[in-house]
Amino acid sequence: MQTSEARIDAAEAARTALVDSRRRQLLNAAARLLGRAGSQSVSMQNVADEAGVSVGLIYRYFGNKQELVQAVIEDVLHEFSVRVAEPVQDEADPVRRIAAAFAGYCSVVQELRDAAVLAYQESKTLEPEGRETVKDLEVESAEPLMAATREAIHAGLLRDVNPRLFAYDLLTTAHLWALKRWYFSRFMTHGEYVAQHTALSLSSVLRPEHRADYADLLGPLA
Amino acid sequence: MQTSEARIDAAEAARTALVDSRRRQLLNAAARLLGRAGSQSVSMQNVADEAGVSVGLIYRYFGNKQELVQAVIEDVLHEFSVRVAEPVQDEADPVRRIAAAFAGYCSVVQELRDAAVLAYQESKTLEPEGRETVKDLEVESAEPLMAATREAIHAGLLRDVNPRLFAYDLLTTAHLWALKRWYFSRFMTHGEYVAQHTALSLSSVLRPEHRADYADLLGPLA
DNA sequence: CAAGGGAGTGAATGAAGATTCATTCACTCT
DNA sequence: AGAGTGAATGAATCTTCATTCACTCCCTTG
Repeated sequence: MQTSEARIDAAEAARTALVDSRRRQLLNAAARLLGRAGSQSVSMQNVADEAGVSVGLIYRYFGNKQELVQAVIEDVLHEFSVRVAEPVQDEADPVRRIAAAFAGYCSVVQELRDAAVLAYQESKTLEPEGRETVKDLEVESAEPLMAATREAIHAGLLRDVNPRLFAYDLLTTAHLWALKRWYFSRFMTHGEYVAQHTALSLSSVLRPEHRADYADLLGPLA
Repeated sequence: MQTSEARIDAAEAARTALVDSRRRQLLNAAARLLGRAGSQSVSMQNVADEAGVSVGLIYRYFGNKQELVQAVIEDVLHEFSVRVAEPVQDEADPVRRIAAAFAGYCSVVQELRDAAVLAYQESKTLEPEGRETVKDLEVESAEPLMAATREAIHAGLLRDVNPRLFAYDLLTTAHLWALKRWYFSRFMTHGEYVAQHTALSLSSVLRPEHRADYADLLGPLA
């Protein structure tokens, strides 16, 4: 037998679960469409159709179109943060941690495709406040990479470069596949793209005396 | 005394000049506005006001809004092609030619500011056909850099990397300042950005035996 | 089983803004 | 000077959505 409080809690939990799954359903539908066309040519009706619900329902979960777009972008950036933290855990060597983080970013990009770079395309359509949030989240998503870079430099494995510069370069290089896939895919696969950029980036900063230790990452540049 | 034909030619030339200057005036006004806000929030009325003409007039020079946006983007890409060809002429050494081309791209970016990367933000709002044109122009603008890279590799100055990859990376690195200025400018000037990226990029591919020859470009990474 | 409440619907509303076009204006040629 | 030409104007038109809300449906509770 349930107490009335337990019943209320259960109902509460069910509602929350429903709300979450609907939000997710709408975010995914919107992300799919926004990956193909700019937010300006994606109507709320389109999103509703894609999600298989009515227009009105969207407004139950998001205040307005702008909020929806903002939520989609934040969702993507959150995915980056989460999905990169994990592979990085396993690596003790900071240089390999850099490579793992980069590979992590790249795999999220590969999976989300065009949605991965919505921030580049839609940021001007956001409210200034929302834009700031997006920037903060992006910087935050570069954090694991930046930490590993600092460490690698401190350990004397890398030359003395600005870790903020180096880490952000790598992050944006991961994005670049989504932005310029139409070009790079003419002559390389995503896997090759990741490998060659790992090699190029490390090659530019690895101290000569440690190159041999990372020959596997450097490939032909070893 | 003029022949009637000469008179007609003169009139023709005057008309052409007028058309050109109006087009330019409108393109500049539109580029200014598009640099600040997405095309979706820039109305034809806004463009007209910014240019100091009436809405109707815009339609005399551009078929519709989309064509105007497309023309602005093509104009920017044309600027890249033109402005980079020149500084590159002067350098005999292919490695220095790479650096000069990169500096050229960067200086166009610095000058055009946000308008430089309109292609990233607006490409999804363009007609598929227009999008193709934009891609072609972008690839074309990387040509000088690609040629110099090929030569440098052929001359044995650089390691054997894919010139298409390397050159496009550099081109997009130039764009990156416009895309992420809000971040990089927290800790470096545009000049430092250019210098450090020149150094990083060359450092990754310069063969060890030639590093000394380019110590000035490599800076602290020499 | 009836009432209550929230989820979901989709037609109606209103605003924004792209595009048109009748009209004015300035200039050139005869 | 008078006619003709094309540039320029901007109010009116026409569409396209974002947003609202009166309504239906279903589930839970008493």
